[in-house]
Amino acid sequence: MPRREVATVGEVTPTPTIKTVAEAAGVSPASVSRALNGNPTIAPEIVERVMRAADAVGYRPNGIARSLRTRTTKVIALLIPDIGNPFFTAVARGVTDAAEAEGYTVLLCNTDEDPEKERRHLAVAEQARVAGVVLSPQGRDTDISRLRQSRIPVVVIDRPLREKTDAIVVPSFVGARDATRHLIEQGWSRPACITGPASADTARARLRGYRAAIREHDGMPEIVAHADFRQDGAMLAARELLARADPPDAFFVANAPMALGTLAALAERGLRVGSDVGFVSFDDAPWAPYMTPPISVVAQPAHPLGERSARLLLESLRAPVERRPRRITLSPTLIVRAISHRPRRG
Amino acid sequence: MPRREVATVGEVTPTPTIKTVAEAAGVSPASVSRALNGNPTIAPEIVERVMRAADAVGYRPNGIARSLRTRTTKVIALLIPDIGNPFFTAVARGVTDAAEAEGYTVLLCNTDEDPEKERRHLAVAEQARVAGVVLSPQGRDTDISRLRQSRIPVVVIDRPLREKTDAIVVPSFVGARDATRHLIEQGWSRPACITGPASADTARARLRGYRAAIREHDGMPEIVAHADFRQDGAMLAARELLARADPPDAFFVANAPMALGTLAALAERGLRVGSDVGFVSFDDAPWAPYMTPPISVVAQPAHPLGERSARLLLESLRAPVERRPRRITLSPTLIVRAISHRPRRG
DNA sequence: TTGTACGCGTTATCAG
DNA sequence: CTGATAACGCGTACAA
Repeated sequence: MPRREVATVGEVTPTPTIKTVAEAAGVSPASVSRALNGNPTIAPEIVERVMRAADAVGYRPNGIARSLRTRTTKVIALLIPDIGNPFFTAVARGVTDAAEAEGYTVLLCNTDEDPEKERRHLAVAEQARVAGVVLSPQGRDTDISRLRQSRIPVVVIDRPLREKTDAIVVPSFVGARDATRHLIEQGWSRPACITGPASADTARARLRGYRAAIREHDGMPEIVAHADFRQDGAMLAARELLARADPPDAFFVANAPMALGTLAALAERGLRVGSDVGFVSFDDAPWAPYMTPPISVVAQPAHPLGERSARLLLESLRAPVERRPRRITLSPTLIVRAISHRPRRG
Repeated sequence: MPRREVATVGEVTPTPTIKTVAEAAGVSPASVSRALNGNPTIAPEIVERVMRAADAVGYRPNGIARSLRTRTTKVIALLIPDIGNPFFTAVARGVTDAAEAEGYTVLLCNTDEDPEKERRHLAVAEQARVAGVVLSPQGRDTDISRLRQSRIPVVVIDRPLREKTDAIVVPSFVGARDATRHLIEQGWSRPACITGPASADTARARLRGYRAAIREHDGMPEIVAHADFRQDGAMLAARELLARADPPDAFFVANAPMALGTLAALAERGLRVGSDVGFVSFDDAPWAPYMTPPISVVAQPAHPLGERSARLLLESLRAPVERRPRRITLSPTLIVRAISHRPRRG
């Protein structure tokens, strides 16, 4: 039985390649490649013919093959603890915006403050030969030597690495100290600090900032709880603090999800924020201004941070030689809203 | 001048390939490949030697080359309107969780309800030869025929497509109707609806649900505004509604960012939610329970939706033949919190 | 200006 | 069980 000449129903049509187009246009694959890539050394008439043919056969360039050949990728990896944290959501949005503006796409990886997950994601990024990595590292000693070896540029954000790298950071210490000072100025006498896991640099820095402010006042107690940077963990921590013999009368909370958890614990006890207790948190979540009363925060420029980190990364891609690491510092802003003011009482 | 035999400082070390490992281990590239991929038809002793050599030379498999050869990728694309919308943040988290559990990574794309951006992202996904796409389409007529041609499976979420595809949806109509009914039951007599752009299916469905509830009551006016599913747009819309001669006395808002915008507009006017006006919104944002008073919402199971969509996608990857499209429906839940209750007055 | 031929790093096939 | 060898689809020196 002779081979059928026509495609049978259900038979797979091979996806068109540059070769398919070449045949359809009656030119060589090389010319197709040139036409498609806007190579100047090619007759406009051929370009036209190739375009038409490509369209006709429904050709799509194979990015994989191109990447293999050119040894480049239009992908950058973004490693953050948790996309659910509004700070990192905004960062991610900034990164994708800047990346897309340059024709790159973003591989999203949640590390969950887990060194093992982080390691795995870094390995994946390396094997995928991503053009670069924007990394919010789990700790100061995250190992990025493999990336270096593979000459994949890295921009570290939010938390610095012990190693010297491109980095964009927001000084947490200052923000935390100012926030705590603000609480004290408002008349609260027992501010507590709910911070993140000690492994996280930002958690430690925010704690140090809190401590610095407390120590400016003789006899003022340090009331500290470490949670996991997440809502539920902070709720438990806040509960525990509130159950103590002499509970805090104000809270400085180290990020937005934990702020919600703390607010939940306060609500359980029937404590009204702003009148019964003072409150400031890190990160200006979208909802912060709309709480009643609006809550005061230390705002980080999250979206710009994401944008700039992506741009810095793409710059370093274009850099012909190894530059020395750039460290950029963006400032946090204390935004005072109604909540942290202590009402005068009789 | 003879070629230097040793590497000069600053000279680039070529990244080790399977061939490098082969030489170091004294075997053929084929054996290295077999050893690395756990191919059973290879002597354990060779495996050992290869592993050692790979480690010694610092070998990392080149995913690009592998993908070219195997014609597969461990990447899925996620196209959503906006990662900043907490609903999609949760979806994204669900998708990444499920994907990573199977060794896949996620390409994140924001479409911003923009058909052109969506088209571009779909093209990128196709060229990247992603294993599959999870898509929250901009409209009912988003063209995914190219994906089909390339045999890239698609799971549509949140909003159905006119075309028959795998889909996971949450019936917006029912949720919206129930929410509006609830407002009316609570005694509000002029509930307004602030919904999204008419291009979005969910926006229209939520509006229809609102209308259905309103029409159950003779003489009750339909008060409708279309915004852009974003905070600022909703604020403007709400302002406009409130400035009317006979303003609404309650709001059904079609998503979480717009809920914040609406709350802002209410705050401007000094209107207290829960006592002066009624309020229900779509999507149970993390902050919803912690507003004072806590606001009622129509909750969508966002994280599970993301998880299941990714799993459905990966299943269809494994399916040997074309299955007929599966349509999964997850139910929304009206969560009644303090805010929507109308206080009795004198 | 165009075409031919090679190689990017893998894996799969096919002999041995 | 192992090793040559041929693709995968593309870009680009090199030759014509």
